[in-house]
Amino acid sequence: MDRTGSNGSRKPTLEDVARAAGVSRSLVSIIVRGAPGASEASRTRVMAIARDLGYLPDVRARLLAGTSPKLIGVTYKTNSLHHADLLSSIYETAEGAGYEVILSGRTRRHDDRHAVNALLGYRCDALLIISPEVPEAELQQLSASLPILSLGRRMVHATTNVDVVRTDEAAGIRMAIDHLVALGHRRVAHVDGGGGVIGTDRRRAYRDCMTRHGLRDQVSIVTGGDNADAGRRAARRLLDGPEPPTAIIAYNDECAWGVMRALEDAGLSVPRDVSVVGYDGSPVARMAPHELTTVHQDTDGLGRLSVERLIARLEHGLPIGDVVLVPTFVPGETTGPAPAGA
Amino acid sequence: MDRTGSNGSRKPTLEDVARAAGVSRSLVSIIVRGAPGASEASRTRVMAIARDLGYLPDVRARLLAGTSPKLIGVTYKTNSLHHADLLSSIYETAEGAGYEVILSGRTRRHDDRHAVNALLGYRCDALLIISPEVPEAELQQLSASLPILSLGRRMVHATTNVDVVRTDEAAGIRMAIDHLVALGHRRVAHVDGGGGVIGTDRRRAYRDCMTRHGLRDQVSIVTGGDNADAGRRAARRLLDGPEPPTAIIAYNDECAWGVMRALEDAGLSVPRDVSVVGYDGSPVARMAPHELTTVHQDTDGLGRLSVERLIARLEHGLPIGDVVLVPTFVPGETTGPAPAGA
DNA sequence: CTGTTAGCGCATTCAG
DNA sequence: CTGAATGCGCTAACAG
Repeated sequence: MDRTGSNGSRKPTLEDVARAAGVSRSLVSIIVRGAPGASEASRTRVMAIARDLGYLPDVRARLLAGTSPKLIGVTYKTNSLHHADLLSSIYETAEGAGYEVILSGRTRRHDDRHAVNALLGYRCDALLIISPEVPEAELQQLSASLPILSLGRRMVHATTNVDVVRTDEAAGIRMAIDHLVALGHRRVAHVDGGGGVIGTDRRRAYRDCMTRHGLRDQVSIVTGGDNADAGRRAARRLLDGPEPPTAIIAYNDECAWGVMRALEDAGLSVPRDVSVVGYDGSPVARMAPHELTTVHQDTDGLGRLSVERLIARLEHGLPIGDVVLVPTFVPGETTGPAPAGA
Repeated sequence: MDRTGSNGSRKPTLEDVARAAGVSRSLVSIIVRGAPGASEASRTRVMAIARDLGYLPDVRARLLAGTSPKLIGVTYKTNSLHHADLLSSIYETAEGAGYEVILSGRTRRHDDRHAVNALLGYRCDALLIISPEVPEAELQQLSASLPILSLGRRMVHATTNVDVVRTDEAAGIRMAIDHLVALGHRRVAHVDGGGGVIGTDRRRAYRDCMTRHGLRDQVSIVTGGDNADAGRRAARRLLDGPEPPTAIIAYNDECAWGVMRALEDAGLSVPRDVSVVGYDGSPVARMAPHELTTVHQDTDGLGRLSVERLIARLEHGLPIGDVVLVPTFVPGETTGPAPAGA
C-alpha cells in the first residue's frame, strides 16, 4: 500500500461520468447541477452512475467557468464564540441558496487584511465581514469592486456603499441599564470595548441612557476590550476608584468574565455586592459559575439576513443599506438588587 | 454610483499585466510566483506594474492549472476555542511554505462529513482534520485518495494509513493526578468526554493512573462532554453520589467550567472544598473567576508539526505516522490541598 | 434532449 | 528571456 505520497487514482471528472453513462458532458453537467433540460429518466440514471464513480464536482473549475455569482467570502475572528455562532446560520442560508461560502479566519498572525486578500484571491462575488477591524475607508474602497457587507459593525459615513446588518446597540444597552436601575442601582459603570465603532456605540448609548435616567453624574467608563483579560484589568481599576460601582455593564460576555474574576479577586460577591451584565448572549454566557445576565443578539437572524440580502443584491440588485435587528435582554443570575448601603 | 449590483471593472489578469508591461504572459507568471527565470530588472519593473494595476492572482485558476500540491484543507469545530487556537499556527506554517489553506468549519448544521466534502470539492491535496468525529473507517477510506492527517485524535487500528499528530493524553492525565495526589487528594473523580477516542484515552489514563497510586477503589467516572452544560450536569450527578469527590478532573476546559458551576450551585468553594482541573489550556482556562488549573497542550507545536509533516509527505513522500507531543501541566488557582476532613 | 464549441485564468512546455 | 500552444474541469451558448 502507498503509505507516503498521494496515490494515482485520479478523481473522476464530468467527462468520466459522461463516458460511463454513454451521454454527453453537457447532459451530465445539467443533471449534477440540477439545472432544467434533462428527462427524469436520464436524471436518475446518470446520478446513480455519478454516485457509483464517486463523482464530486470540482468547485474550482465550477467557479472559474461559471458566470453567475456563487461564492461568498466570510472573514471572522476564530477565537470569538459570538462569531463562531454566526457561522452556523451563514452556512445554512448560503447552502440552501446554492452558494459556496469560503471562510477566512482572523488569527494572531493572520489579520483582517490577510483574510480579505485571501478571499479576493478566490474571486468571491461578495464579502461578508464580521465585525471588521479594517478602517472604513478601506472597506469603502473595496466596495467599489464587489459588494461588501459588514456584519455587526455600522458604517460611520453616510455616503458609504458598504452594506450593514447589525444589532441595535443602543437598545441593548438601554435594556441593560433599565434592568439595573429598576433593581435600584445607581452607580452603574461600563467597561467598554475600546475605540472601535461597536465599542463606541455601546459606550455612547451607556452615557446617553444614564443621563436619561438622571444618573449623569454616576457615569463611569473604563477602557476594556473584547476578552477576559481586558475586562479583568479594567474592573480592577474600577474597584480601585473612590466610589466602586454596584453594577457593571461589560462590552461583551468574555469581557464580563474578566470583570467577574476581578470582583472575585477583590472578595466581592456577584450579584450580592456587584451586578454584572454581559453582551452577545454567546455560549460563553452560560459558562459562568452563575448564568450571565446578558444582552442577547439575534445571531441566527443576523447570519441569515446577511446572506439573504447579499444574495438578493447579487442576483436582483436589491439594495441592502443598513439593517438593524433588536436584541433581547436575558436576565441571568449575575444581576440582583442594589446593595442596601449603596 | 452603483449602489446595488457588482460593478463592471473586471479584475486584472496576468494578461493585463503583461500587456501593460509590454512583456509576455509567461514572464509575468514567473515573476508573480517568484519562480526562477527572470532578471532582477524585469522583476522589479513588472511587480511594480502589477501592484499599480491591483493585480491579485486568481487562486481558483492557479489551483486548477497547477500540478504541484498547494492546497491544504482544514476542518475544525468553530465553537471550540482550542481548535481556533490551532488555526493560528496552521495558517502561519502553511503560508510560510507557500501553501493555501482552506477552512471548513463544523457547526450545528454543517457536520464533519459536510465539511470534508466541501474540502474535497476544492480538490485539496491533503486534509487536516482537527479532532475528527468521523468514524475511523471513513477516514481510512478517505486516506486512499489523499493524505489525511488527524490532529488530536489517535487512530485505533494499527494498519491505518491515516497520519496523526496528537498529545500524549496519558501523560497529561498523569500530571493532573500526580498533582492532586501530592496535595493529599484521594477521592479524585473524572468527568469524561464521552465515547470518542480522545475521551476514551483520557478516561483510561485516569483509571490506570489512579490504580497506580493505589486508589483503584476511589475511581469514579461520570459521563460529561466537551462543553460546559455537559460538565455541569455530570458534576451534579457526582455530587449527588454517596461520597462526593474532593477533586475533579474534567475532560476539557469548557467542561471544567460547567463543573465549577455545579459546585457553585451546590454551595461548594473551589479550591477549598473541591479542586478542579481542566484540559487543553485554551484561553477559556483564563476566563474563570479563578485561573483554571489545566493540562496545557502545545497548540503551536501541534499546528506547526501537522502542516510541516503534511507538506514533507506531499513533496518528498516522507512518512508521518503517529507524532506525539507532551503536554505541560499548568497549576492555577482551582486546585489546592485536600480538605482536612476527607 | 444531444453533442459541439468556446472560453474562465493560469501553469507549463517548447521552440525560438 | 519570448510567444504560442496545450490543458486543468467546468459552464454556457449554440446548432443538431
